[in-house]
Amino acid sequence: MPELPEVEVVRLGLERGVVGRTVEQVSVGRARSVRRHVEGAGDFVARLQGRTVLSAHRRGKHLWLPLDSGDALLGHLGMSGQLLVVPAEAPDPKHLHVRLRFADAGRELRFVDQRTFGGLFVVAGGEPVPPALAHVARDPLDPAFDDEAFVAALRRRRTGVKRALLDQTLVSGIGNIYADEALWRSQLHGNRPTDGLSRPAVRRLLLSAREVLGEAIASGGTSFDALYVSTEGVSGLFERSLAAYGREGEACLRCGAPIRRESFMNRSSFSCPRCQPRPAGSTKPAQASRSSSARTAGGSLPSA
DNA sequence: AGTGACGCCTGGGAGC
DNA sequence: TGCTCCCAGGCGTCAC
Repeated sequence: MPELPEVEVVRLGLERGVVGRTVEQVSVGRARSVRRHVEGAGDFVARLQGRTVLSAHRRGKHLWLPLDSGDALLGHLGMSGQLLVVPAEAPDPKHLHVRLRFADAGRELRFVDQRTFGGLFVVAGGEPVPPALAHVARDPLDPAFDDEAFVAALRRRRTGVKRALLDQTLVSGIGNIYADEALWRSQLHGNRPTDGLSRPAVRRLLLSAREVLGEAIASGGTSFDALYVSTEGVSGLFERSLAAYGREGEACLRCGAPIRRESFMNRSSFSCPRCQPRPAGSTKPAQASRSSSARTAGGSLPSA
């Protein structure tokens, strides 16, 4: 699943692959992939054709490419979206939904998305941030991220710390995988109430999140299957560095206790029962309904 | 305003 | 073998 590190790897690929080039032809094979472009697919195409890509930006899990028209091509990969920069003669994959060809007749940009939770749309204004992304908080790797404001805002919340980490209006870029990894590193259970955390504890959590995100970017992101790849189609290697996510029953890398899996918001949470004790008063959540790996198809982690 | 539940999607594995 | 069910999960929307 693309979270901040995977999206950043894609952004770097777009910077290399499409910035400075002029769009010549756009085709939309599946209207759902541009559904957030409210004026429709025809307008989406019209606002891209003939435009030059100025730069490639990211906030959290959102990407945008400012254009010389003042608009920006905005994209979100959702759960399975891919932006590929490939030779035009490469065969079309099954879930190819949008194609951009450029005036230089070089590699084309393709939006491929199996589950179609992601999408592309054109919005007005790309600098410094499109208004359409105003609701998305800065991410922990943004130089302008305000640590103390985050610490205060998180402690004002009255919810569990994992929910808060996943709230893109509080801090962006963190999804289920990196939330579990950051919580493991800072030895916090995701059910810990945010208003009961000390300032130092929240600062440690933020530091852990920053560390794990940075390390994942350096590894090219986390790929469990073919659903996340770079613009060149390459898988990331961070999966082998995960300490909690997907490691149910395996030994905690810190204390050796078997990692547990719990059901959380209709998905899975992984944590160490010894290093990350459930908060007092927190009722034991229902166990995840299946004891097998939470991995989707094609998972390749050793199971023991 | 803050919080949480729900629906949208598809492919593949488990189980029958 | 073939069918059905379940599951992964980001985020927009809506209800409370």
